[in-house]
Amino acid sequence: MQQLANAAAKTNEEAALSDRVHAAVTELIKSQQLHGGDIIVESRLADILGVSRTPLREALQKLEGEGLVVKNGRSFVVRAVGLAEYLQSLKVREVLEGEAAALSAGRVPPAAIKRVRENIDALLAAPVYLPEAHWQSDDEVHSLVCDYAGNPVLAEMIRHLRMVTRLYETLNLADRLIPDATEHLEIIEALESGEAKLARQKAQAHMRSLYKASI
Amino acid sequence: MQQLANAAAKTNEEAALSDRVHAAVTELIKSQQLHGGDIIVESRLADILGVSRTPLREALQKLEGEGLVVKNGRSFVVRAVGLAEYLQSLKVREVLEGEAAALSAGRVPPAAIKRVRENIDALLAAPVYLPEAHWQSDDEVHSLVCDYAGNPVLAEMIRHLRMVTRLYETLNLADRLIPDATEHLEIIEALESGEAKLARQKAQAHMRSLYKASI
DNA sequence: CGCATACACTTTGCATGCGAACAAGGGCGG
DNA sequence: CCGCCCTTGTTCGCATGCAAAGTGTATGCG
Repeated sequence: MQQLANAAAKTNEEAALSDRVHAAVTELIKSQQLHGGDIIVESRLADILGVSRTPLREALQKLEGEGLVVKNGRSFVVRAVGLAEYLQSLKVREVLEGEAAALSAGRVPPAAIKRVRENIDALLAAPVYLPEAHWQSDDEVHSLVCDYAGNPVLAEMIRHLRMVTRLYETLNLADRLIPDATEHLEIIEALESGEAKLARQKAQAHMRSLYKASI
Repeated sequence: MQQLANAAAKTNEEAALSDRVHAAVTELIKSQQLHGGDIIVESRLADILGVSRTPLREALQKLEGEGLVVKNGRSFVVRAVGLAEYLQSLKVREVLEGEAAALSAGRVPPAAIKRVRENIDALLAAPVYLPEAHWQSDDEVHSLVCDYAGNPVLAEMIRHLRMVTRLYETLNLADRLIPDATEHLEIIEALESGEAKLARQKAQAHMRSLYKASI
């Protein structure tokens, strides 16, 4: 349980305690130190994070609104995403990220493209596999697709869906390194070329690839 | 301010106080007794609802997670949806509801279709215009599209987007009665026929119609 | 020996209280 | 007369305390 305290300490800026707790718990869930289905005992988690129950409860309520935790009877449990929901989310992402890619095609600054490409190359060249680096590269690519589509609402939806898919824990990430990198590079190339139809197609193909790998 | 207390009283089942408050405030926002941009004074609203600040704050945090209120500095304000965001949401809905309609085509039980059709007819035949009835019919039609698509994640996204578009207050609903009813009937007919492409097209056309009416 | 009841403990729900940040208004000095 | 600072009131952030609901265990009775 000591790692939990560390994760909390990582978020020690000058801000409202309640918000820091929210960020800390979010991180605990994303990093799967709290995994799906875990029931949350308020006083225990509050102690670990070094705060009283009030700000923790507020953070949990907010997380419930965001869909990261759910109330089961009287207590909060970390949301568990099963295969069915994961696949459904991928279907929706196929539609949305396809659209976003089409909208972004030709609008991404060359500098951003260059940076993301280099990170993918570095990831492929890395001597040992680091899940964190994989996630980060993934974030970069999909952010590229979202952020230049000129539709913040669309971007926000995609971000939320990506969060959900990330909660699906069974996925074996390491196996996805090569396919992800390959498909990401294709998406980036399409974005660069400015061909909207191609970008849409590549983004959708990426989602379908993930889908097939998970059945 | 007395109406506010009434809205609260409407939600007086046997449940956790915090959840009742959440439902009450949601209703206050949807019914625009609290409108976008209003700053929320915790103690005042808590008094009106007849609870202490703690459950109210928890409800507000949850609403923040859901995106119905936002924190501005130290206090909560009701989220204001502007024209830009409204139009962006419609664009996303065009994609998602199109997809949902295509998926639902031919899968909606005849009884459900019949019920919704009758309500549209009743709405058109009503001697006076009732916004509530208009909203309810709208809900029914779009729920038809969502609920039979076999993808709860997709349905949930659409529901959330519809919430956002509903917060856009400038829209003059009465002017939309005829076009909405007409387009809704076309969507329903397409769903009934089982032609996925047609259903997608009709749903998208409905969104584009809303879009054009708002520019 | 099995079952039911009561008791103790854990955990949550909510209210209240206090300290601190922020806003406003008035008084004082320039 | 204008501007600055200080004072006062309001509102928020958080901790704590208490009551109620739930859970598990042990004990007594059938």
